[in-house]
Amino acid sequence: MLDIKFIRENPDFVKEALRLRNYTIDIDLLLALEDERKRLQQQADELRSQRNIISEEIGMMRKLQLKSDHNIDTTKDKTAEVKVVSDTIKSLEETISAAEDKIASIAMIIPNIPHATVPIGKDETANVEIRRWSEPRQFNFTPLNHWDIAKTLDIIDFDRAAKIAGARFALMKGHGARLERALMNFMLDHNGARGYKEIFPPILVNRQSMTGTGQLPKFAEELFRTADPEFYLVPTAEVPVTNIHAGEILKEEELPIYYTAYTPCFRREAGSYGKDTRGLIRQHQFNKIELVKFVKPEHSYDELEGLTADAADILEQLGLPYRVMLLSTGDIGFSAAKTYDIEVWLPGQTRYREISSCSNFEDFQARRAKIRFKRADKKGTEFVHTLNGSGLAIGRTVAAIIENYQQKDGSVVIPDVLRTYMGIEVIK
RNA sequence: GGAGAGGUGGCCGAGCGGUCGAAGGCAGCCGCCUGCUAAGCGGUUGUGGGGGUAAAACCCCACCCAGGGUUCGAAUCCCUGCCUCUCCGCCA
Repeated sequence: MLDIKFIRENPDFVKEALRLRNYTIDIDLLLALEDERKRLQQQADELRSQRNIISEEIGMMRKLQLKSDHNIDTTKDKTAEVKVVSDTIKSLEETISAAEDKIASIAMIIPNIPHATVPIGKDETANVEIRRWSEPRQFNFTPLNHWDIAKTLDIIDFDRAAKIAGARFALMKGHGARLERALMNFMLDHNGARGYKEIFPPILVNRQSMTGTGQLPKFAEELFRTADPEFYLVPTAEVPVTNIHAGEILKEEELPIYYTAYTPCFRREAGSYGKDTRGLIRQHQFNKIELVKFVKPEHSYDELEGLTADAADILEQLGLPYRVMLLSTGDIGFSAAKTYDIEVWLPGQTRYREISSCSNFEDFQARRAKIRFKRADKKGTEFVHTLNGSGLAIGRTVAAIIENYQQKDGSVVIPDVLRTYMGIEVIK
């Protein structure tokens, strides 16, 4: 959520930012509603002040009456007078509440404002490549897709997964299951060594948490939800982990806070019919290790570089070629101010595919989730800046390892750093 | 699932429906005092919104889990929800 004061003071700037992000939202309407709300609020406050004064008087009069012997009620006039005031307040409150709902319904679907360094463009074609690491391997045979290799090795069974659950699910078997688990442990250990505290959060969360990080109300169609009682299945650990500090006022010296968490992630993938229908790339359920940071505003962009480097280092440890893309205004996520995607090379598709997305949300999520901190030498509170990134998506990493480490005989060599976790050197 | 108890400020803990934003204690901060000791004395310490100011001071409103209700007036009464605790049952 944006600061309504900021919108009021910089309406043209906000409108331009929305245009660059391909959003059409009536900012003038929002501001008009907000002005109206404020005006009504002032009226209500004034009336409440009156009511408080008169009610106090009534209290005093009652007290005096009790002390004297008269049992004539002298408060009748006052009571009648304040009753009118009270009724007016009540009807004003209803109007205000309606206005607030209307304002929230607009404010909650306004995306974050892109950082000045974000390239301008209408979609992903405007993304900018920042750097590459390593060269794609040269094969002396035609590299296969991971699903074909995995089928032959009998380590992933998509057919039976479809029987059990449906399309976009995977059944990992034997060394496949083992590889999945090895990667989870390797990544958590890696992140832990870099100062991220390990978290294992709830995977079903409430509506408030989903709203705090920005999935709701705008992206409900992407989420799985339970009926009774109502819970949402997390689409990323970002949701429960960022909400760890929702509603809190942190001490300055507690910052920065780094967390890493493994969770399964659940996504409807509505609207992506026909896209990545085969293989591990796009699943309704997948495992992911997430990195989350809570930092002071003045450090958040340095922290974004560090976060991205931490995620990228995992790929370097695994020996997987990647490139870092800076997302353009047209491609950046709803809550993010700046995002780097890390894309891993997939020989089976002869292209780079997103394996991590690292974002600085500035105070956008913090304002929604009310995550604040207090500086030791200053009055009042400020919103923290939140960041997160995948470190990494496990399923896509499995796909990348299978495709990059495939041998002519159909076997898959295990990267060095995973061998102690796997207990073997080759899947064959 | 059944039966109870409870949710108050950084923490502990009071609070007959009427100066209660909330006693008291602890912790913290600022002074003072004291030649010693985690001693004593005084003051001070929440969040949000609005007004005000050069900035303060200051003023108003709201907040005692959340949302409704009763009332001239609610931390205090009623309802609903959420959460915590105890006992019984069930259970990975």
